[in-house]
Amino acid sequence: MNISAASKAAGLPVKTVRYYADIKLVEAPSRSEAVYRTYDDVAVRKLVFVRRSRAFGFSIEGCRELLDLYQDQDRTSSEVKRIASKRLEEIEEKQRELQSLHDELAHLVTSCRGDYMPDCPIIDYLG
Amino acid sequence: MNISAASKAAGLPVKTVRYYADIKLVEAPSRSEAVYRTYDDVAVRKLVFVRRSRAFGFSIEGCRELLDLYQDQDRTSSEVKRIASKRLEEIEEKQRELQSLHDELAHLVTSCRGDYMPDCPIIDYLG
DNA sequence: CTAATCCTTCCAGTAACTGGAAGGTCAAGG
DNA sequence: CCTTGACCTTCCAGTTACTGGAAGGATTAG
Repeated sequence: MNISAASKAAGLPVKTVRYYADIKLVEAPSRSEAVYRTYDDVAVRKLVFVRRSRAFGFSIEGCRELLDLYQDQDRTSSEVKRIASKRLEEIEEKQRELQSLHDELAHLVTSCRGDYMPDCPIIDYLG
Repeated sequence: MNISAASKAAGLPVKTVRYYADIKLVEAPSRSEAVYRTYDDVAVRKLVFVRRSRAFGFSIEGCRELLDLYQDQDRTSSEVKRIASKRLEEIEEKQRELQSLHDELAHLVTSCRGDYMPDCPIIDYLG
C-alpha cells in the first residue's frame, strides 16, 4: 500500500500519516526501492488506533504510550486504565472550567439588553 | 510606569505585556527617551480588560474587537452581545463535545478491571 | 514518449505565548 | 566616579499537532 491508500484505509490525511512517520509514532514498515513509503495492514491498524486515541483527546505522547501497550502482550490492564483515567480527569477538569465560564458568560449575555445603546454589563464586567 | 509595574498592576506576565505591544493589541502609550516602554492607568485598564476577555476564552482577535468597542463611545450593546453570544455558543459546542467524550471514556474506564491481565476493553475499543 | 498522477523532502505558518541569550540603562552605595 | 545589580531592550527558538505549498523525482496510462 502506498501512502494514499493507507491514509484512506486509516481515515487520516496523507499529510498526517507522513507526519506520524516523521515523529516515529507509526512508521512505514518499508519503502519501495527505498523511495515510497509502503504500509501493510498492521501499520494501518496502528494508524487507526492513533486516530481513535486522538479523538479522545490523548496527546501524541499519550498515543505513543497507549500504542506501546497495544503492542505489548505483557501489558496489564491497570496500566491502560491509569492512562485513560488520567485523561478522564483532564476532561472533567476542563468540563468544570467550561461550566463556570459558561455560567458567568451566560449570565452577562442574558443581562445585556442588546439594543442600540452603549451601556452594556458585559463591557462593564470586562473593564 | 515601567513594564514590570504595569504588568503587576494588570496581573499579566511581563512577556505577555510586551507581546501584546508587539502585536499592537495594547501598546505602551510612550517610551522613556525612546527606550523603555511607559504605561499609564488607561493602558493598564486595557491590559486588565484583555486579561479578563482572555479568561473567557476570547481569541486575541476577539479581544481586539471587544477592546475597540470598549473604547468606542458610540458602540451599541447589541454589537457586544453578538460577540459574547458567539463565544457562548463556542463554549456550549465544546461542552457537548466534552460530554460525549467523557461519557464514552468513562464507560470504558469503568468496564476495565485494571488488574495484572492484558485484556482491556479500552485497548480493544481503540484497536 | 508524454502527460497525469502520485510520491518525495523541506520550509513556513498556525495561536498565544514562553524561555533564553546578548546587551543597553538606571539608581544606589562606596 | 565607578561599579553592581536590577531592570529594560531586541531577537531567535521552541511549544502542539498538524497543514499548505514549492520544487522536483517516480510511476503508470495511453
